[in-house]
Amino acid sequence: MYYVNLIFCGGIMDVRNISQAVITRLPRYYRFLGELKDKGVERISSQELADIMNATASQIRQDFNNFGGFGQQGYGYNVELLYKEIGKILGLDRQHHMILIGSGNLGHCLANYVNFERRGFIFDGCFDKDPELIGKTIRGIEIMPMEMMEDFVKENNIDMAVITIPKSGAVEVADRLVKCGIKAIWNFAHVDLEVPDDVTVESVHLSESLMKLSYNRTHSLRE
Amino acid sequence: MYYVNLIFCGGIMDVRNISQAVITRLPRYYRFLGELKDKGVERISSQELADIMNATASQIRQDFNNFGGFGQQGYGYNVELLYKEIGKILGLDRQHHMILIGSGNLGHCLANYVNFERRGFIFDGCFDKDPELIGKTIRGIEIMPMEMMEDFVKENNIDMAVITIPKSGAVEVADRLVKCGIKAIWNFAHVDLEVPDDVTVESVHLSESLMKLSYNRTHSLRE
DNA sequence: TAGATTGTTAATCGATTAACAATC
DNA sequence: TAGATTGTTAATCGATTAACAATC
Repeated sequence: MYYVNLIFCGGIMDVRNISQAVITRLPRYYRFLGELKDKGVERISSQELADIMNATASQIRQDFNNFGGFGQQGYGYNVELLYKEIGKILGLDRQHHMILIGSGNLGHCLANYVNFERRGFIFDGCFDKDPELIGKTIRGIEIMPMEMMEDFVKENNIDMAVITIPKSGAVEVADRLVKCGIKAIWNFAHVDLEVPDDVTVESVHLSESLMKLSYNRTHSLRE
Repeated sequence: MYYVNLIFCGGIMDVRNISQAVITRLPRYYRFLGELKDKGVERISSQELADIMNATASQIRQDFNNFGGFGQQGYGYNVELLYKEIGKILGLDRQHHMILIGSGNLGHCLANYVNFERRGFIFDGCFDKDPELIGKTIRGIEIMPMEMMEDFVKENNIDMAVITIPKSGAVEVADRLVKCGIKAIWNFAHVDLEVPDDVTVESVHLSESLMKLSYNRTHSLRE
């Protein structure tokens, strides 16, 4: 059928009302389809994909149909086409310009993920408040002092920021980022950031993930 | 009332049938209660906590009552007691002995989180297949070759492992870890690990998190 | 005691699964 | 055409919210 965004908006934007449960599954579909594509698989049915991914065929068809009819009755889905379409839906067909706030261990390791760059996420600058770090480089990019953040964001059309500083400074930095026009924040600080409606935050709370593991380990079936 | 584990098991184990949705929220409760405790707040009602956490009072009471009645009618919840109880539920009242598989950037940065140690997660050893890294140290612990993994796990009563190697090697390593008795795996490789029932896996798929951010940023309300 | 707030049951909402007509 | 498999509607399941009696 048609994309929801065409029906609702006429413009190029806004697939509304998709639940976060569905959105969370999209990158996983993308991963499995990419692997199938690399293996040379041309087509796949929802049932076959369900078997591979440990899901139900029903859920897979429902999920895909949120964004349009990518399949063909009696045939299934074309792997390459579906892979590309989900990539587009995820916004991987465009470039995202990012800065890194906090150039410590974690920031360093994120900036070095070559794969991110390959998917259109480009590190343009990194910042730190530690004078010791200023002038050193990450992936060839000089670490700048925090005071330069606002100007750099505006001059370089940055739209995403990665926060890897401790929670104590994160709220203030997020406010500053929002004020200078950042639209997406990947937050690794252990705090919930509050931002306006048009700004997106995705938080990775590592310690909460570890505690969840601890819970499940502690209450596992056998000992 | 009573703990579910007492009702069902008689033993010290196994609060069964708690949904992962609830478990995912527990560390967040733990965080907010810890902050309240540090501020010297003694008691709090479900409604007050809901306001702070952006949740509903109903959900909070339902969640807590999965594990027993920690509150008191007309009074609310004692912050310190609740904090401690949730810590226990999460398994933070005991020590977990961990090893790190993959001593690169990410492994390095995880091992350096002092906070984990404070919560009972103890790094006992780290491993890498890169001969260049063997003998170097992380937090004073010597990096060992992969071949020593099994013996080390058995000799040191290790029950958790953190996998920070690329996906290509992760499946094989996970199998080896399961075979030598590891019961919990914190997985940062971009692959779904399959393990027996009595082993828990918690995966952190950073690239999927970034794609989710990308989706929400791409389809945000305004431009 | 009266007021406050829990613990818990009932109602609602949303997400997942099942079923099947449409159609390639 | 017959068989396969989608797109989509209907049924089920589970999680969240509302309501209220119990009780501190």
